[in-house]
Amino acid sequence: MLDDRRLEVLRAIVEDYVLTHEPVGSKSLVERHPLGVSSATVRNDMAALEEDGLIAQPHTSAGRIPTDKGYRLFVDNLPDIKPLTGAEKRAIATFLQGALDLDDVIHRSVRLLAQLTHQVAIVQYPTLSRSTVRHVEVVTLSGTRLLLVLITSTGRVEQRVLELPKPVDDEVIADLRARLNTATVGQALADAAERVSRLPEMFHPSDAAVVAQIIAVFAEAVADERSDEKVAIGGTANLMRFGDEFDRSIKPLLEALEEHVVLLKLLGDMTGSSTVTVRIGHEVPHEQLVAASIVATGYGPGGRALATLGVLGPTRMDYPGSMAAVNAVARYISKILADA
Amino acid sequence: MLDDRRLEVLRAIVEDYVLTHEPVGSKSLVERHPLGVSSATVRNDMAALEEDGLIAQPHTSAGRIPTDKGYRLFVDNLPDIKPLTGAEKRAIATFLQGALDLDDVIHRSVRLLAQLTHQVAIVQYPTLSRSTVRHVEVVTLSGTRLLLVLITSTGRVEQRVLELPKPVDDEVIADLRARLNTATVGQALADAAERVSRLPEMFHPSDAAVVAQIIAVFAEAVADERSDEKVAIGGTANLMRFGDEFDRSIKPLLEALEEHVVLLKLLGDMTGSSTVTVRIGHEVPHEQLVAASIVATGYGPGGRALATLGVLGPTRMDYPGSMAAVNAVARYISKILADA
DNA sequence: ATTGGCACTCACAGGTCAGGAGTGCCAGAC
DNA sequence: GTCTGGCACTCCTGACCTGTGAGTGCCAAT
Repeated sequence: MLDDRRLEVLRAIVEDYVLTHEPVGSKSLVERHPLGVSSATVRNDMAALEEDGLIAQPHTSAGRIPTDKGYRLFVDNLPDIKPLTGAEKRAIATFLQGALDLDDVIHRSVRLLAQLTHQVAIVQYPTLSRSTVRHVEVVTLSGTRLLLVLITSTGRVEQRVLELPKPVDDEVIADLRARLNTATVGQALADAAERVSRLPEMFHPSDAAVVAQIIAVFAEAVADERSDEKVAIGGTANLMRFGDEFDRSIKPLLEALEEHVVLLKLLGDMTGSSTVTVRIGHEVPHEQLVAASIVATGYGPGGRALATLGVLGPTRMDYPGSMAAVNAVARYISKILADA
Repeated sequence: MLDDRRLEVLRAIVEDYVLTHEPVGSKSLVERHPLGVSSATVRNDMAALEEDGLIAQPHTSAGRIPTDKGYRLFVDNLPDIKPLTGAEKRAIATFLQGALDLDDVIHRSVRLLAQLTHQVAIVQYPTLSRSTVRHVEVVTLSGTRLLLVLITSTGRVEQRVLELPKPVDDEVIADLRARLNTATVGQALADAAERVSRLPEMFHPSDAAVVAQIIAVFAEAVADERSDEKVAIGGTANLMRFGDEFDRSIKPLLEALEEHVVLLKLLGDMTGSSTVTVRIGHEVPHEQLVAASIVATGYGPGGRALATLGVLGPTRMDYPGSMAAVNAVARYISKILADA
C-alpha cells in the first residue's frame, strides 16, 4: 500500500511540475490530486522519495522537483503509450498526405512533430547502408565528364560527377549501365560494392582501366559514411518558451543541434527497434545535453528500423504526450515509405 | 568642419556600442577615441545627433545608443569593404576546397559564414529558374513506374516518380530521353517547359498520350516554384551570445528562420546584383525581425546572381566585418560554381 | 566654436524587512 | 503502525529605501 502511494505521489509531482515549472509543495499537491491523504502524510512520502534520490529541493524549505532518476521511474511506470486524439490523428494524416518525395516527407514530419510536441524535432534520413539499390544510371555529360546517379529503395538519390582521362565509347557506357543494374538492383547497399568488384574484368582490356575507375566511384558512393549523416531539425524556437533556468543551457543545446554528426551518433545509439526509447538528462552521453531529454524511436517500412526520429526538450517535458506523438508519426512515415 | 566631426562622433558611438553593448557616454568616448575635442563638445554634438534621430538614450541621463537610422548612416558612410586578413582568406579557401557536390558547397559555406561573422548564416540554393538544363534522364523503374531526373547547370538534381496507366516500350522511352535532351540541354529552365510542349506530336499516336503525361510532369518539375524555396541555415547558436534585451526577440527570430518561404522572399527582395546590401532593423519588412539586421549579397558563376547569401544578427552587429565576410564568401562560391 | 564647471537625473546595487509557502518533527488519534 | 493536526523554523520573494556614479544639459568664460 505504501510503496504504491509513493509512486502515485511521484507521478503527481512530475505532472504538476511539468505543468507549472515550479517546485511543487505538499499542500498544493493534495489540493490538486485526489490522493486521499493529508499534506503531512505526503510530506513524509516526499522525505522518503528524496531519500531515494527521486526528487530534490532547490533550497531548503522550497517545494520538490523531480530528479532525472525520478523522471526515469515515472517514465518506466507509465501504463501504456496513450493513443492520440482523433483530431491529432487527422492532423498527421492531412499533414503528411500530399508529400511529393522523400525530402518532402522528412521535412513535413519534422514540422509536424515540432508542432505536436512543442519541442525540437529531429528526423534522420533513412540510412543508405540498410536500404537497397533501386536503380543506377550512368550518363555522359560531356566528352570526358560522367555522371553517376544512384537511386535507393527509400527514394534517396545520390550523385557523383567524375572526370575521365579520355572519352569513353557510348556503347561501353550503356553496357556498364546494364551490368551495374543487373548486379546491384535489389541488393543492400552494403553488399553492392562487393557485387561490382569483378565487373571490370568483363570488359575489353582497353576499357578495363576506365571502367575500374567508375566502379571505384560507385563503390565509394554506396559505402560513403557521410551519406548516412543526414538529419532534418525543426522547432528550435520551441526551446525559448521558458523564462527560467533552462535558458542557460540553450546555447550549448543549439550548438549540439548543429553538430549533426554528434546527433546522429546519439540517435543511432538510442534505438534499432521500433519501440519508443527515452533518454533523460545525464543519461544522454553528452555534456552539452545534460539539461535535455530525448524521446526517439526507429522507423522504416515493414517494421524494419531504417532510421530514427524523435524530439528533444527540457527534462521537464510532457513524456507521455511526446512519446505518443513520436510513436504515431513514426508509424505514419513507415507506412508511407512502405507504400512508395 | 562641424558636420564632419559629428559623423566621426557617430562612427565612434557605433563602434563602441557594437563592442561593449552598453550605452556610450561622452566622457568614455573622448577617452577612447582621438577626437581632439572635450567631452562637453561631444555632448553638444550628441544632442544634435539625437535631434536628427541618429542616436537615442534608453533613459534620461544614460549614454547614447545608435538608432536604426544611425546605423544606416554609419553603413552608408563606410569607406570601402575592408579586405579580409590573409588568415581569413586561407580559412575560406581550405574550408571550401574539398567540397564534393552542390549540397556540400552550400553547407560548408553556411558553417564558414557563421564562424567568420559569429552570426546566423543563410545561404540560398541557386534558383532553378535562372539556371540551365544540363541533362535529363528517363528511367523505367518497374513496368508502369517511371523516374524522371533533371540535372541543372548548378549541379542540382530534381527527381520525379510517376505512375503510368500502362507499360511503355523501352524504345519509346529511349527516344523520349534523346528528344528531351536535345530540346532542353543548355536551355534556361524557365524556357524548358515551352521547348518540350510540341514533343508529343512527334510520337506515334498510340504513344502520344503517355508521352504527354510524362512531358507534363517534366514541365511541372522545371517550373516548380517550390524548388526555389531552398535555403540552408547555420549558426543559430550565435544568437544566444548576449545577456541583454536582445534575448527577448530571439524566439520570433528563430520562428522566422524556420519559415523558409518568408526568408526566401526577403533574400529575393534584397539583391539581384552582386553588391553587398544591408537591411537594418525596421527596414526589414517583417515585424518578427525588427530587432535584427541582414547583410546579404547575390552570388553565382560569372557575376550573374543566381541566388543570395548573407548573415542575420542583432542591429548592433559588426557591419564592416560582416560585409567583408559575406562578400568574400560569395565570391568564392561564385568561383567554385563557375569551375564546376 | 569650444570648454570647464555645476546642478540635476536616474539606473543600479546593496541592505532591510514583512509575508508566505514549504518543511520537519512530534504527540495524539484511529 | 499509520495517519493527521499543529507548531516552530527556514529562507525565498518582492517591496521599499538609500547612496553612488555615470551621464546629461546648460551657462558663462575663453
